[in-house]
Amino acid sequence: MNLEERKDLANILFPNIKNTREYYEKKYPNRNLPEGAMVTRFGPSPTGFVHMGSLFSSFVDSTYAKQSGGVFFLRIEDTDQKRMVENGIDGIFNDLESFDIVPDESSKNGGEYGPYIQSERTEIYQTYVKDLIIQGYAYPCFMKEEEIESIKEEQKVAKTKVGIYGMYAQDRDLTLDEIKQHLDNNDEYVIRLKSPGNPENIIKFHDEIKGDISFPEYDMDMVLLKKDGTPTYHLAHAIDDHLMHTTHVIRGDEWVSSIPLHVQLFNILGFDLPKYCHTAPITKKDEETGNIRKLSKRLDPEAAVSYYHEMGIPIPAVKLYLATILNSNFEEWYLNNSDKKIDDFTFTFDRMAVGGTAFDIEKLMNISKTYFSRKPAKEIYEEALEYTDKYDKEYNKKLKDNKDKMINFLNIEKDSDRPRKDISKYSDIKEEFSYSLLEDFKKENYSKYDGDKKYDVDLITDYINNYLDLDVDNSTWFNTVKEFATNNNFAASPKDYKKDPDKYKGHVGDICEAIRVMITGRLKSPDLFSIMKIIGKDEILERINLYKDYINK
RNA sequence: GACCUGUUGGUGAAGUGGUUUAACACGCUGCCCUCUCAAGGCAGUAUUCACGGGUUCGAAACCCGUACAGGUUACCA
Repeated sequence: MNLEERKDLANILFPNIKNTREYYEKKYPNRNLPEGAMVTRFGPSPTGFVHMGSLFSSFVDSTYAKQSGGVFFLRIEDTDQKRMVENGIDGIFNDLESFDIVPDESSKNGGEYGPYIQSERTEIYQTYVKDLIIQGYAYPCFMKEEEIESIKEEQKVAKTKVGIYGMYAQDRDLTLDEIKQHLDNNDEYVIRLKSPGNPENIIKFHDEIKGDISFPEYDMDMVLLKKDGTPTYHLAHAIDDHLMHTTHVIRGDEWVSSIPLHVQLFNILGFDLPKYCHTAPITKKDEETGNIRKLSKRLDPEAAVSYYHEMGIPIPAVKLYLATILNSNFEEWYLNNSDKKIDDFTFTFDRMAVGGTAFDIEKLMNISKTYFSRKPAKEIYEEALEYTDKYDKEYNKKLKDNKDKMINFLNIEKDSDRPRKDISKYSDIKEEFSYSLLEDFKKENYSKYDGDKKYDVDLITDYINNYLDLDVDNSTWFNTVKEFATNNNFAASPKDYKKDPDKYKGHVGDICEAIRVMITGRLKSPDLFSIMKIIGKDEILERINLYKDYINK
């Protein structure tokens, strides 16, 4: 076909496309951004809720954009109508927002480079394809699905590269008349790239994360427009990221094998290539097969963003974990700069993992514990209120009804140099402090006690009535316990007891143990005196009575 | 099958040819501190960097091969 014929063809195929690419180039001028500012984007398909991997990806996008003074935008990639899910778009925005990831530009936040939903950009894509047809870089292909399948079968048997290229691209050189004939017959068609590549040539490519990669030049006649006129990912990617002036395409590494195609597409379209950053997937060892696989929404509950909300894992802790897998040196930095924020750290591409990263929930829990330990009791209380309001109404009421008491419990040992680390999720509070409210304690009734000793109720009652003063400080209190121990033939310290066990009935620790079991129903608890102070003498005695009933049963 | 990319302890990783007898963190084990626990402190946890060759005075680091793993090979993204 000569130029005139191609122009004819373009008008026949796209009679309604009146704009030229110049129109769009003008409409979306360069962004006026300072040197080094990065423009990043997150391009989810609205197929449901956000996956941990996507969350990570958008976290990376927004982090890099923010720290460079650039722009992070969100583009809904909904070119496949089959995959659409109702409310999919809202779900994405909600999930991201719950992690404080808010795009600078999007279909919701506005922006000068929209529309930010691909299904609303069809005309733009077709404008460029029309131009490609005129230039001879694209053509309509009428091959039927069965034909393509049989070619692929053939290729598999022959052990050659599978796909539509070279001699297999049957409709590459159809004449204008042949095409018109097909069109008259109402034959369905797609628009394919007429790939100019030669696989003998090796192209070199630099990925910001993976480093240098070489490929054979691309020579497949990839589909550009599907039969319904919508673009494939590849075409949309090239046009959108060019028009929206993305500087860094950050995406999962399942895309690296498409690089030769994308390089060629940008070339043919006359676009500058953005920088590419292919991130390693978040993986997990499959318990059945023992193989490493991507974290899967179907198989792994922790893959869904909603999991963290339901479990009550604090979002800042999750973000801290994401930051530690984003850059390998973040963790150590944060260890030495625990007063600083994630934003204060400068992330770089060369500190990103090249291979897959196993998702380590234990490490997350550790981060979370530390997060809680540094948080004032009042804030923990308030956030626990928010959490239980959504996921545990019953406990929410108890928390509300016992505000001061609960804050006091959460505050135990908070002001020490080494605050306690016994909760890692908001949902832990109910269990961890189950003895704190008398009502719950009555219900629990020593079921948590896992020892076999019976403690002397009279002895402890004597102590409470005659020695316990709740208005002193901790060390004064402990001295009175020692005094009481000595007066009752117990050793004042475990060391004394060990020296000469026959001399004593036990030691001060045994007395504390008895009190602890009686008033908390457990062998282990946070600081005993703090607990006693919070519940007060009357309740202490009430609990001792409960214990009495319990052992006399 | 073809094409890409990886492979350092239970996990994440540092390491870019010579103070590496392989950092740091999580986990695990032990000890210490201590009224219990949590925390904290200390120590242990890879005689060795998938395997086999090679280059070099010297390799976890460079080269080749093999194995294994992951990705792609869609009118899905």
